Amino acid sequence: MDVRKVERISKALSDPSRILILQQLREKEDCLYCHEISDFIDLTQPSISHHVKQLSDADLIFVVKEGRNVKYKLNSCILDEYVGFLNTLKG
Amino acid sequence: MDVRKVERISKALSDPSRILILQQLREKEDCLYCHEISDFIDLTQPSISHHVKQLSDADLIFVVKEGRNVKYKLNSCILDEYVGFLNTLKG
DNA sequence: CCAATACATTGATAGATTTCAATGTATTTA
DNA sequence: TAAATACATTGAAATCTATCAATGTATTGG
Repeated sequence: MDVRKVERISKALSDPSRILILQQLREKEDCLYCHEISDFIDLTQPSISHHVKQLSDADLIFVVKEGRNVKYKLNSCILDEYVGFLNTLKG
Repeated sequence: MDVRKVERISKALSDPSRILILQQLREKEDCLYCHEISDFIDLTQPSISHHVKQLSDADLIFVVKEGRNVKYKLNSCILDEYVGFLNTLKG
């Protein structure tokens, strides 16, 4: 995993709303619908959309269209790669 | 590890200069002197000082004064805790 | 003790990020 | 096909971050 990628993932993980989204994603069995996010995050819909985009740009989540809904799924592979990089830092 | 902590560590890891410092810290057997950092990062001394502070504020490195020099050491425990948190996201 | 060295802090500026209101786009339902 | 729903995008304002020049603070050497 190159430095640019690490940078983008780290940035995506550096916001409390986005961390919360990932945590709730686990609670909900790795699958969340967009409108469910507003139940636990007190932000407007565009703000939530923005945060979700940061997460998907970092490949931390998959975005799956389902009719007029959108489903988000955790990409645990990329988390594993990220953790792998962090472990290399320990030498 | 609480969300604030995860946030701060992630933010510290979201800059290429700071990632490079951590990588070089491993190369140099987990111990770097401040003036050595300017050998591989093309920034002024205050900028480097700023980045080092972000890393130490996130507890990613220990700062050890040695006379008029300062030595930086990796805090691998906090990296382990951070990785531990990331693994909980996978459910 | 004075000059030099090593690093930190301050102040300023440019650029990035977060947020919301407004608007756009695709999809479904009536 | 018109209205409603679900989400994305745009534009703008406020805040945060990265950077450098200048300055401050210890510490060491002469």
